[in-house]
Amino acid sequence: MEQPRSAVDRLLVDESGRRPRADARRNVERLVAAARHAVAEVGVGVSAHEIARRAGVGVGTFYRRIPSLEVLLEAVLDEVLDEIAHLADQALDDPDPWHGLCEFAARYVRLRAESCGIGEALGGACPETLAERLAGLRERIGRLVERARTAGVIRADVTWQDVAFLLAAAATGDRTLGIPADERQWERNLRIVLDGLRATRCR
Amino acid sequence: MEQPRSAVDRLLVDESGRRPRADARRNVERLVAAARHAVAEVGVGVSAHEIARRAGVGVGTFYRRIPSLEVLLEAVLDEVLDEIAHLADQALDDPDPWHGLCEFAARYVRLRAESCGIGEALGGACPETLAERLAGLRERIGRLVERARTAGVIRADVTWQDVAFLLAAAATGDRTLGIPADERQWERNLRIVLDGLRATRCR
DNA sequence: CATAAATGGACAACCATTGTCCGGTTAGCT
DNA sequence: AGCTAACCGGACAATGGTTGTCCATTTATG
Repeated sequence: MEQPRSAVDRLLVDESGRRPRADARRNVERLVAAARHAVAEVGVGVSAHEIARRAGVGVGTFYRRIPSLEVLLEAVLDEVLDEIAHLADQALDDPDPWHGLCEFAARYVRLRAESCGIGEALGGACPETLAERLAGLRERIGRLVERARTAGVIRADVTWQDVAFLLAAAATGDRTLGIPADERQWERNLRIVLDGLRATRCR
Repeated sequence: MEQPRSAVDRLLVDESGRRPRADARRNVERLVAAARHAVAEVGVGVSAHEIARRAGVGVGTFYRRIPSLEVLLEAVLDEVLDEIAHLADQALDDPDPWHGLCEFAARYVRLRAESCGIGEALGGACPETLAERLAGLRERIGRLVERARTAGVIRADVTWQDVAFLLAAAATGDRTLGIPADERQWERNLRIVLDGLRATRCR
């Protein structure tokens, strides 16, 4: 009588609560994985057919166990948000507030930069389903920033919202003014941003 | 025997080089203005019907003197790029390299932030037509940064590409993680970024 | 006031999308 | 092994939003 843990798991039981056949489950897993990669690369505008193609199944299979494209995409984003929240938790466990913040920033920005479609999704208007996950993540970022401020390692005039926007910003843009970004541009951006955030060491 | 100055002006003469009737010219001007606002608000994905609607004319009028939607959008972007290049020129005229850079940064980021669709367009793959304008703008930014570095007012390890990306970044994101950005978030972002770019004053 | 030019919006043509259906295949139980 | 319910793939219908055309009506201008 175990409850499904995640939005993705929820796709693996049918309406009567029975477990589907093995091949069906396998295909759902493939579809979820394909959706995640597709969202990362193409963005949330990806089509159901494209996801099915990447998963190596037909659209019929897609719609057999997945209520709609929207549900699948939300499940994927839900999973990603959960992962990011986990990164924040790890950062909060770091005894050094500045180091923790930097670690989180690097992982978060990297995730967003490497799967730009996910960044795009988190930037746009998110569906209601994700409200709770988003709130949890915001709250964690708030704590990370507050902790750093209390320790006096970041500028006092910076809010957690500023940090959220700056990190999202550092991850954006795989090109600008016609020039393609280096694969590690996000690292260079982040270095500058973190330097700007840090409390001036000498006064 | 005057040559048309800009891509927009070029829309005002017909194939035989004659000047169209006054009402026709007025409508083209309205369409261009509407297109600019529409691109700023909606993005480059805006439809011809939407632009016509905003201009207060029918689609027939749209297509009478405008070869295609694409041409109009490119003309608008061409105009915007020209304006930005002009801002850069003003900044280069500033005797103080740091102040010039900051002035340009503020105007550029503001322009991109307030018309986010234009930022989106400049971030995506730009049409070949704009290559020259883009190159000119890049070159100017390069000079701005080089001048600042020579004067020792910005970090030595920062390239003009870094600056281009960081400014684009500061302007992005009217929301993230479900929170809508304040109208002036770009100012807060830019402050941090410029602080990060500035050469450390104390050693 | 004559007439060539311009207008606007219904319309056709097109394309990409989501989601359904069904003849053929297969997993998994007995 | 064999049976059957479950599953599979992809052709297909339905939809919606797009660009661009056409023509009966209106309007600018010599």
